[in-house]
This record gives sequence, structure tokens and C-alpha cells, in this order.
Amino acid sequence: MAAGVQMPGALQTREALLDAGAALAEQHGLGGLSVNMVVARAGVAKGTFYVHFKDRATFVDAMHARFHARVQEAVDQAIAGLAPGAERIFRSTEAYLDVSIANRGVKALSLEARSDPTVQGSMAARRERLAAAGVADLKVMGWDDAEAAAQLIAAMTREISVLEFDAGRPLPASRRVLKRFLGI
Amino acid sequence: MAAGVQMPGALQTREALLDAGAALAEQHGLGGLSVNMVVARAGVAKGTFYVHFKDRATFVDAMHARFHARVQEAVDQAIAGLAPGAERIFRSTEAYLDVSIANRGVKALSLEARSDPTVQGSMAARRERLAAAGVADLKVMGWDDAEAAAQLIAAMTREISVLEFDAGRPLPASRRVLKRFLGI
DNA sequence: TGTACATCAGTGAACGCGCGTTCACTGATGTAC
DNA sequence: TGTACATCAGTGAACGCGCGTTCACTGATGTAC
Repeated sequence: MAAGVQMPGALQTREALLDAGAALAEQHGLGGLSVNMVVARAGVAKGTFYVHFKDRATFVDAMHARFHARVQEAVDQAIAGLAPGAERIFRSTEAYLDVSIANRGVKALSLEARSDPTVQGSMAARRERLAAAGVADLKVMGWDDAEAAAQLIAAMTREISVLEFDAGRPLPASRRVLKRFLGI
Repeated sequence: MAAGVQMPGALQTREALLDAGAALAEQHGLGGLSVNMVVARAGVAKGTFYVHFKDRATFVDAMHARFHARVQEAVDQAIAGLAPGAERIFRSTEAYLDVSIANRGVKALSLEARSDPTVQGSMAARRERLAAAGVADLKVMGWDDAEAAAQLIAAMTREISVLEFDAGRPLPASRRVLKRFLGI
């Protein structure tokens, strides 16, 4: 969503709720996030929450979906036209990290998305889709266990995003390690 | 704690509560774990919980501490007498994985320990202590960014432990990838 | 051996609280005629 | 242009519920004399 683009009122409120959720997840974790907090922060009535989301679980899922959409867009843009290989997969991880640093609540979404049993399913699917994109690169790079390798690279990328969030800045040393693991 | 060793009643109850917590964390996550559930599963009165633990946060911390103590013991045993290097760090990760597969609630402890703000501190310290042990190995292996590398290897190990838990069995392909990343 | 007392794990009713969700209602905006 | 009606985002009081924590009490075990 480009800045300055006018949204219809209803969509604006929906985004405001998701923004509030992201900011609060940063402080309280996904589990510590309550509908009460979200509506208070967004400055709307409690009932308004249920105009836009079926229930709390749907809301958390929507937060996750929005974050992943942003990542996907950045990754697609970063690797457009690149041939499969080490360079392309590394560019993907960099795009992931750069988007993460600019989005609130990433830490909670990265860490808790898998343990909250209320929304596990759709979140797992999103993570898998993202990781699966790297499999082609790894095969070209000569990895026999490309699927397993893609999962571990995704795990390292998430780890770095959490470390960078805690540090409040990019961590070149961690990114270098990832690069070296990829043999670049 | 060797099987069959008789414990005083008080300790037995404490262990029963921690066991119940581990089993329940497996199903409901650390965040979805309630004192009510724990005491119901352990078969004791609610007040008993507070005889053994100051509050809910202390209990979660104790679960984490117990798990880490088991891991630490297994790792120490696995690498006793080994010289620093790739082989030693890989043996450590294997020990971690083998302990994890035999302990309930590992998934929740691995994933949520960092996002729950009520107990972040001491859990972070435990994780760091464990990861720090690998730094010496990585330095011997010629890594400039040994600290960063140790953190990423720890992240991969946790990831594999979660995948293995979900699969219900060891995942040789994932372990092979880790081995290859370590250059063995 | 018998009695009095101390200790302490364990009990469960009671508390106040914030939670997620519902629902009858409001009021602004758009459409039909 | 004016009027009647439909739509729909937004409202906030009210609900029942399970939560974490407290506390006066019980009863078994150990110790002193």
C-alpha cells in the first residue's frame, strides 16, 4: 500500500486495528495480545473489532498474512530476473530481513506463529510457501537434502530478524555467517 | 534423576507439576498453559501449586530450567574429552536433539521462551550459555564471526528439534544438512 | 511409652479481574422515485 | 429538489467464563521431654 493513497473508511479502520495489533505484539507477544488492548490503541469501540474480524484468531491470522504479503512482495522484487542459485537465495533472505526490520510485531509473529494452536494451520502454510521457493536454488547448488536445507535457512533468517529487532539495527556479522553457509 | 530413585513427597509433587506442565505445553503452548490445567492434570489442589511456585511465571521458568539442565547434562557427557572443533559442536547439537525428542513440551519451550515477556530474562540467559559453548569450536574452525555463527547454529538446532517433534522421529536429512553446514 | 508442641506440604473455597464475544442500536451515506 | 428507504461501519453496555492468586485451615510426621 503506497503512502498517501486514500482508503475507504472501512479499510482504514481495518488497517488501524492491524497496526495496533502489530505494535502491541511487539511489547506483549502474540499470546499477550487482547482485543481490549487492540481497540483501545486503535481508538475504536470494542464492537468495531468484530465488524472487521470474525474472532481473535482470525485477527492474528490476518496480522500474519499481511506481514507475509509484504515479505513476499519484497522478495519477488529483489530476485526478479535472477537465475536460481546461491546469490538468488541470499538476496531473498536479505529482502526478508529488510522488510522485517521495518515492520512492528515481527518478533512475535516469527516466534509465536508456530506454537499458538488456534492459528497454526494457515501460518504454517505461509511459512512453507516462502521456504519452498528456495528449494530450486539449493538444488542448483548441489544440495541433496534441498527441502531440509531450505527449512534451516529459513530458520536462520528468522533468527537473524529477531536478533536485528532486539538490536534495533541490521547485524552484518550475522548476515555474513548466513552468506558463508551458502558458500558465497 | 535416575528412574526408581525415591524422592521425598514434596519433591515428587513438584516434579509431577512440572511433568503436567510439559505435557500440557505440548498441546496448548506455553501461553495457553493455565494453573488450573496444571493442577487438574497433576491431581493436586490449586493451593498446592503455590506451595511449590511463587507464581505462574516462576513455574514456566522452572520448566525451562529443568529442560535446559537435562540438555546441558547430555551435552557435557557427549563431548567429554573431545577437542574443540567441528566434530565437537556437531556432537553437542546431536545431544540436544536426542534429549529434546525424549522430553515433552520442548516445542513450546523452544519457540515461546523468547516472546513471553514475563520470563524472558532468565530464559535468554540459559539459551545464551548453551550457545556460547560452541564459540570456541567455531573459532578453531576459522570462523571470524564465531558468536554470530554459534547463534545461528543454535537456531538451526532448535528448528530441527521442533521439526523432529512434529514428525515424531529423528530427521536424518535435517541433521545431514547441519553437518554439511559445519563442513563435516 | 505417652503427651505436647512445631513444622510444613497439601487443601479448596473465595476473591476480583480482564477476557472474548454478542447484540440492539446509531447515524452517516447512497439510491430510488 | 425533496422524501423514503436500504445499507453498513461503528458503538458500548452487558454476558458468562476461566484466569491467577490468597488464605485460613487440615492432618501427617518429626522432635522434646
